[in-house]
Formats: sequence, C-alpha cells, structure tokens
Amino acid sequence: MRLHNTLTRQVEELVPRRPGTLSAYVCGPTVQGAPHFGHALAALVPDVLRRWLEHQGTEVFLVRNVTDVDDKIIAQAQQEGVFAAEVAERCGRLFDDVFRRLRIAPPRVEPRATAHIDPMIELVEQLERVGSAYRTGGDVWFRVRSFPEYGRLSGRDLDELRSGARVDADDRKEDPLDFALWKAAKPGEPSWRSPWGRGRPGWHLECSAMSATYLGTGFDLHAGGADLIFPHHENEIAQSEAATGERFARHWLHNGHLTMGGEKMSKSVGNVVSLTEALDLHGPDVIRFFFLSAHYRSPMELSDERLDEARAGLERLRAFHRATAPLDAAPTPTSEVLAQREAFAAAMDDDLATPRAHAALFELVRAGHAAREAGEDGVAVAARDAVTELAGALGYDLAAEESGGSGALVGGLIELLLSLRAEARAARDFATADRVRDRLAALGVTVEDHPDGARWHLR
RNA sequence: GGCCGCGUAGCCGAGUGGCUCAGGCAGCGGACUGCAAAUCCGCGUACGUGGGUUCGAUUCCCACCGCGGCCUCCA
Repeated sequence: MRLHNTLTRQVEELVPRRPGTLSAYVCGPTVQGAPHFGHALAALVPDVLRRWLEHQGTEVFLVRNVTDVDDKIIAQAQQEGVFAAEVAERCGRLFDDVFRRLRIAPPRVEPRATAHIDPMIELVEQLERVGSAYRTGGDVWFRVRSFPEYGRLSGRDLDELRSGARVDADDRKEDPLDFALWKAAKPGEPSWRSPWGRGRPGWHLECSAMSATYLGTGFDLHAGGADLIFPHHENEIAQSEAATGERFARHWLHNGHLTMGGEKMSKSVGNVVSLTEALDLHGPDVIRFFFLSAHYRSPMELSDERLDEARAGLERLRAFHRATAPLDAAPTPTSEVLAQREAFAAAMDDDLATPRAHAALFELVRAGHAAREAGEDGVAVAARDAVTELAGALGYDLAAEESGGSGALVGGLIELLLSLRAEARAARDFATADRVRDRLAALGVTVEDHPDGARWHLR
C-alpha cells in the first residue's frame, strides 16, 4: 500500500524491511490528565492502518509507549500532593479504558518510560562518546550542531529557527536549539541514579531508547500527531541517528488535528471534550465514523452537527446489517459488488482514503437493499458479507447496538408488546398500534413495519 | 515574521486538464405503508478572488484574500 511520508512529503509505497511484517512505533499519551476527544485520533489512525494491513495479510508489530514521567505530570502531582507515579497510574488507566472502548487493538508492546531508564542512560552515554552530548552541572544536552541533518523532517532551517528565537536563551546551553537529554533532579521530583547524578530523562529520549529496544534501528514506521513533528520527532531522529550512525525510522505518519471552535483542541486553549463522556454519549462507532469520514491528514472540526451526521451515516450501515442479517442464501456476488470491494481496497491502499472507503460501503448498501427488494437474496447476501467484512476492517461492529444494553428481558418485553401490537393492527385498531409504537419510540425503541413483520432496534 | 497546509453545492467530504465531476447528511418529488419508519427510483450544472499557461482549468503557474497548523508543552 501507499502512505504519505512526512520525511519526503509524498505518498510512497510502504515497504516493510522484513516482508510480511511491519514494525511500527506510535507516540502514545503523556498520562497527565483525562483523555480528550483529540487523543482518540492519534490512536485511531495507527489502529486503522494496522487493521487494514492485517486484513491484507501483513503482520503488524506495533509498539506504543506511555510517557509516565514529565514536567506536567510532576506539576499535577505536586498540586494534588501525591507522587507523580500516582497521577501517571490513574491517568494511564483512563487512557486504557477509552482505547479499549474505542476498540483500538492493544499494541504488541506498551513500554513505560520509567521502566526503561537504563537504555536511556546508555543512549546518552553513547551520545557523549560521539561528541553529540555535553553536560552542564547535572544536566546533559544534545548538541544540535553536531547533527547536520537536523531540521530535515520538519523542513526547518537552523538559522531560521534561531532567529525565530522563541526558544529560551538558556545560558547553560551552547546553542538555543540544543535540548535536554537528561535533567538534574530538583527537590521533590522523581529521579534516578545516573553518571551525571540523580535526575530524569528529557522528553524525547524515551522514544529513541524504547523504539531501539523493541524494534531496533531502521524500523518501518513511526507515527504520531502532527504537532509532534517539531520538535519531538526531529529530536528523536537527531538523538538516534547521531548515536547509531544509522537511519532511524524510515516512514513517518502524522495525523492532522481536531479543532473545535476553529482552534486546535487542547487543554491550554480550554476547548476540550472529555473522551469518556463522548463515549458514554455517542458510543465508539459514531466517534470512529466521525473521524474516518475525513482524511486522516486534514484538520477536522468537531461539533454536534458533525456527530449527528456521523450517527446518521452509521445508522444506514446498521440498518442494512439488520435488514440482511436474517438472509441465508448462498452469496452470488455481482460485478458491482466485486467492483465496490475493489474500490474499497484501492481507497485504503491509497494513503488510507477512508472517505472513499466509506463511499464504497454505501454503494454496497444501496446495491444490497435493491437486490433484497428485487428478491435476489444471493446478491444481497454477497453485499452484506462484503459490508460486514470491510466495515470490520475499519473497526466497526455493525451488530452492536447503541448504548443502553438490551438484555434478554428487555428484548422479550419488546417482542411481547410488538406481538400484541400486531394483533391490534390485524384488527385494524390503529389507535392502539400507534400508541404502542409512540410509547416505545419515547423510550428509545424504533419500530419499523415490514412485510414479514415488525423489526425494532434501540436508538 | 519564517515554514507547511487548506479554501469544492445548504452542510460534511472525495476527485479530475476536456468524456454524465464520488459518497454521506439535510431537502424536494415518486413508489411502498392504515399512517409512519426503513428502503428503492428520480432531482442539486459547486469548485475563494484576479491574472497567466493551454485549443480547453475547478484541476497546472503567479499574485491576492481568508482559514488553520508548526516555530514553546501538546495527539
């Protein structure tokens, strides 16, 4: 398949170094607060890529880290008067929970920064040996000047960056662009023993060390939000390549941002929507559909209207699933069904063009309904099977009903009411029949009358 | 200020140098229905502005306007 590579700004063939297995590293969350709606996208994009590759028979060895030590976690802990590890543990569970509910498949390895201090220290020592690191007191800095390729990923020019000069002119640094590899411990902060005294790793260090630990150098794909391109990913490349002399990640995938009120959703702007609450309100499939209805690299504006549209679109897929689930004819795909399967695959292979993939799904739905109405059950079944399979490859569960569990008891009671209603209709007592339907609707149960009887589903 | 990207019908969102230029939501008409719902059939001549290249541009180039992102922590 072809995928946009930030390194070249072009859509390129994604070629795993080991045929059949893609090695990928995703920058996971910094567990310093509750997950917001925007965090879902950065986890969802690699998930969709992974599902598609696996559907195509490629294995994906995915590593997604957890940043469990950093300035904000420490600040939050101090504010609460607890240990930083406590904040990280609590927030980490919140992220685990929302990712699970979103059906984001767990990564193969989920390394925590605090469990990999040793390889980080070794990496810094190696950088000292090659002359790319220097210390001032208990701090260690990366010497940007020592890495001529610096700025390649983000398309920056060193001199422009310096003149932009919003970077702290810290006198301890040789160059304003140099960044911390190791920070000397301040009182009350979590710290680890190191050759430079007690301290903690700089932010960028963990990803270099942990990706090398689990994937080695020159792994296939590195992913993250577009806001990580600079400085985070630029710095990862500098550290890793300066230390090893080898290419770091070969392909870079970055997702665009979620906006709300025209601005990037972020805690500092204050326009965040809790992902936990959004899941409670909309369920995982609506949120997934919302994100996948636009291309992963374009910015997306979140609003109630967009979510309502996503719900409506998803409902069309679900209604098709409900209508065709009882059919049990042998599938007899038509050329149209086959063509839409191919269109879906072509879209996904073309830089994860999920909006076009959705379009193929909708064409299958229309063709399937039409076949069903024409009594061509085999064609309808072929369309249904294609929709179920391909929607599954995008991570949808069309059989799942919306929130509000319908236990056996609830289902039984509804069936009972509908059988009484059917008797009323047979007796042309439409007032009673309508009353049952209206009251059920008020409770969130939609009733549809079909030639073969009534169907119902939870709204 | 520098760098990057975007501007497509009421809304969202694909796509292409010309051939009937996806799909969804909303809307309208018809079929079906006791009425609905669901579904099917039909219906929308859109490409920010001004130049240029071209036989022909929404698609390529330039300028401008507007919007966003990054340049500091950030998914």
